[in-house]
Amino acid sequence: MATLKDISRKLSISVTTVSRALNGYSDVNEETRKRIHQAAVELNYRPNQFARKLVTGRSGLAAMVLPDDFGITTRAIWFEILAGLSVEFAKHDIDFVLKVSPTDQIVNTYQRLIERNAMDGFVVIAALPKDERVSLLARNDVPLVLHGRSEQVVECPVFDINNYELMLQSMQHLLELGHRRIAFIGGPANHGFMIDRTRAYRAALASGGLPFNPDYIACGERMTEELGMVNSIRMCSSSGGEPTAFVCGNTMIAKGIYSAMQILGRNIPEDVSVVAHDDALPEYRAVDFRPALTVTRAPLRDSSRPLVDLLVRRIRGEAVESLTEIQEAEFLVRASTNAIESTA
Amino acid sequence: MATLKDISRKLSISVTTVSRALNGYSDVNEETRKRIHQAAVELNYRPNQFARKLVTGRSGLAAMVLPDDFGITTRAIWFEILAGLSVEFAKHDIDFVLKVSPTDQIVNTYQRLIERNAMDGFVVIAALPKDERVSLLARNDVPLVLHGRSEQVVECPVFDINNYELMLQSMQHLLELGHRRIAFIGGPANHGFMIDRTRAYRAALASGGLPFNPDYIACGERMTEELGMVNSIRMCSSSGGEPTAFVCGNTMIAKGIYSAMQILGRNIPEDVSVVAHDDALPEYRAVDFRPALTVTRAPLRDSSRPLVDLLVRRIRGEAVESLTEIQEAEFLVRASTNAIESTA
DNA sequence: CAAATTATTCGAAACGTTTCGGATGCACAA
DNA sequence: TTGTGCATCCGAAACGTTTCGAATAATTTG
Repeated sequence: MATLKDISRKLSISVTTVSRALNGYSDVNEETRKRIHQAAVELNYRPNQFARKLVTGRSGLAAMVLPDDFGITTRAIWFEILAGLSVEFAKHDIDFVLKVSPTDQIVNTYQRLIERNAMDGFVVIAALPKDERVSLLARNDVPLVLHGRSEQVVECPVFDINNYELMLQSMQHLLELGHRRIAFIGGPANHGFMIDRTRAYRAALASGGLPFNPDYIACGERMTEELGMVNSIRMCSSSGGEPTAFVCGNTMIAKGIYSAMQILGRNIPEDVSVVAHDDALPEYRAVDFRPALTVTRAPLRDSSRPLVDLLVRRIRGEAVESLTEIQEAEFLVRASTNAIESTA
Repeated sequence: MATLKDISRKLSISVTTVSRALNGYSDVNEETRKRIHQAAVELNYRPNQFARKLVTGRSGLAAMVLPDDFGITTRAIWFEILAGLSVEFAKHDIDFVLKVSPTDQIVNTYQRLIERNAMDGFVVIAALPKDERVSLLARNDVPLVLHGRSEQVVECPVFDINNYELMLQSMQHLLELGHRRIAFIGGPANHGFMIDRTRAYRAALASGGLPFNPDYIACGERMTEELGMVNSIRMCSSSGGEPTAFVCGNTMIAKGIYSAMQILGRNIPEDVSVVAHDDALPEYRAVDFRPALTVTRAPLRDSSRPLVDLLVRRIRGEAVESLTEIQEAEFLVRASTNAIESTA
């Protein structure tokens, strides 16, 4: 609870100089700076961030707003992200505040937060192509960082993985193994990452000279085991023939497909190959699948640091053009993919 | 961004009066109060919480500190709690900040937070009997609310479920069904709730005239399926004979026991009865067990409200003696418990 | 009618910072 | 001697609240 004034008094030095010394300005004598620093530790001085906010406008607070209807199986994912953000923000002396809001109130919640003007910035996850949250924040000139690319031309830092490329890799792998009926079970159709992956899926089919069969593609709000199970079973009765390979939006979906194939009496990888994108959730480790799962891998928890870094730089006033980061996924071939048997 | 001064200027009324009108003091004329309120909405006035903190000492911030090594299966639980706290705090115009810290740094993290003096209060979960976090906060006179009873005599509000009683209920139920070899697979031995339950377990045995067999009790840091599986299998080879009933610390453990019994070829409830405590996690719904699980039930998400209420009242300066809340669990008999077969 | 009370309003200080615009002293050059 | 430049320091204002103490006007009381 010591203040600048306390140090000032103790050393008979003006508050101004104490402040400037502690903030590393050059116009204070090396000798006095030393004394001031020493007094600061002796008095256990901690700057009052609220007083500071009053004059600098920066509060040392950043927030994330989440809807309260997150799907059952995605809770753990959110927590993974939250924990990562919290520790990364802490490195920059920023407190991370978590706001949970009814889904239909999300925009209102942002509106109120903006009006209160208490947050230095926001991290926005799972961008939609036209994202109201993003445009609202941008319009009010409050810093944000976006996870997932938004189509709207907006001045904000973006972090994303290369969804187009990773889908291309999976598809190419399967095509090289001779697969010709390849299904894709993904996520919410309107989300940026899903759009990118779908585009890549179709591009890969085209490049392999294969037709696009709408039976072989499935979307769903919740990327769960159930989604994988239900849709893979459905696809196996397609009039175009059973798929010989599945590409999955994540490892949970893959898990569902594994169960489905077991039920249907199909073997992986002899009858059916499976590839998934792997966010590296500890609950669904691709290496622990039997057979071990071939994946494109981009750990979700690795996204916290770039997100926070980008936001902090934006808050500090860096030019936005330089603030885009696209991460490539690893491609890991394991036991769930195989060259197609020539029996069919 | 309108300030008190803006309203003051617009209405030619002093800043003092504007402030007092908006804060509901009685010494301002009803007429002027109306005009001030109206001007406030016209100008879209929002009080600056940082300026306010400077003079009142209250920031509108509350925090929770979590270790970063939460077990795999408990992620979803934490998120459940976090989300609940966030929305409850919001009702009191308090922002909820989440701090994740390396486990061995927890106390340091608290120390730094206390020194910064930015948080109005803390919520502390999973109390240990002698909890360093609690004593640190209490010693520095910063408000906290405790989930789980701490043994230390400390002046802080507490919320807990009646762990002793709920264990007694489960045991009594099993005893009435004729069980005489009853095992207990619980959680971390040093935590308050576990201590209470263990005490009740032994008390119930005693009251039924049964001996305490150390083979029949198991603790574990992580209350996971694995814990249930491994320990129930181990117990079935106890020299004292197989247990005929299991009491589980939560539904995940029960799930593990279900798997174990299937492996061992035992039937629930014919051969073995199972009771669990149910935190009402959406991932492990007791009604969805086959057979449906008999439980003592106390939804974790119901704890957010009392926790926040207690903390807010403590922050407002209410006497601590009145701030203790103990919730009783429901007891729900379903299909996993049965009278013991007289064959054995 | 004076005095006391009440209702209503306000000025100024305080909270703990940052920062603008000097001020002071000194060395050096002209 | 005067002027210039540099290194170092400082006073005061500002950020947006709350609150203490007092002032003023209106009302009641004796």
